[in-house]
Amino acid sequence: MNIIYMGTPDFAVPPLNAIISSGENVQAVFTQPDKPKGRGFKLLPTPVKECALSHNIPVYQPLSLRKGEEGAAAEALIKELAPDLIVVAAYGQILPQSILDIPKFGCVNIHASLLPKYRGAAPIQRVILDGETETGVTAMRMADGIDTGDMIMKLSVKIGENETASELHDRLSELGADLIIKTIEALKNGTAIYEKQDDSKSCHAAKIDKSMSFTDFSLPAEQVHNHIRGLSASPCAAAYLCGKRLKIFHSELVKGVSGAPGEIVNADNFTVACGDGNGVKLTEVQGEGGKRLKTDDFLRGCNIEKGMILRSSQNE
RNA sequence: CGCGGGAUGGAGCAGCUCGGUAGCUCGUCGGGCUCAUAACCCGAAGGUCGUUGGUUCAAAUCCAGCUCCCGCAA
Repeated sequence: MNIIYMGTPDFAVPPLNAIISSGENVQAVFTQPDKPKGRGFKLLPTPVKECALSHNIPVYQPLSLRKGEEGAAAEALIKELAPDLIVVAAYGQILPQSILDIPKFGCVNIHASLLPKYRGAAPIQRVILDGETETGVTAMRMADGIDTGDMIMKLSVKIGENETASELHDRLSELGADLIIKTIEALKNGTAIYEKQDDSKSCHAAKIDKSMSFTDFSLPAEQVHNHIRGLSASPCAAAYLCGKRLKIFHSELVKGVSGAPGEIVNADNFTVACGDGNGVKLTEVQGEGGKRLKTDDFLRGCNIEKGMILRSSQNE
């Protein structure tokens, strides 16, 4: 089958690899343009671009598929390639109807949630922030609207109690690879069944904003825990300790803790009190200028005492 | 040239302001205590102080270049 693949971040790499090694013909890869990123504004290729180049697959990086010369050129190119299928995974651009109509099998999107729940930009983080216990990946035939197309196949997974968004991200990304291979099989065999989404059960997974990153320890411990897990490893939960910024990557719930919200009640294992009489044990953190460390290592070099308070603003 | 922090035995840090003996909390190894232990006691090994050059009688420490890591901002 002739396939064009569109994707940008790490999430989209395993599915691309899977398609390549399944023997399908990936004609071209579309990904977002390189942007100045990181320290010193270095121009970095997207993960998908790196993957495609290492397999000698042509890469295209139009600014837009829907507007201007680049959009028109992209559309013309896709028409010329005449793919049987376009696979889209976290591409970061909206495809116009004129492109959706080109491939015989349409455009299939890999979405990291069990649709119709968690449509939108940040399904993986939102699922954890909401304390869900199950999620998955869905393959759907793209249509007008955000993640509203007819569903072809789903795979689900349980979410671990202490699992972070980045851990879940990696698992779902592998699952997405599985899913797209099975979906392509079904399309080829003509056994694919298209199921409409029940819009009444849908919800939207809004983008994660960096301003959310400071943890409010006056909330119940479970919410604090979900906040830490859901934002890890980026943008990552944070708090101020002694005026310095501390990033929090990993935590565990601790029942029955007494102390003011944000107070360190156990300086040996970094347990912090929350608003509902329970607490969280911080198990992986990163101080200013430091590396990401297991709490044991972090505490060795850092003088932390019982009674110190983790704050959500720099004041005091 | 976007702003800033950092590199010191295996891990995490202190020491640098004010140059002069390599320090802390752990880990490792050996021994002891104990019914026993991740507990306690005694002892040991292990460091070109990121790299190159400069200043100096003397540099982890002061100066300059380079490499790598990290945070912010994008």
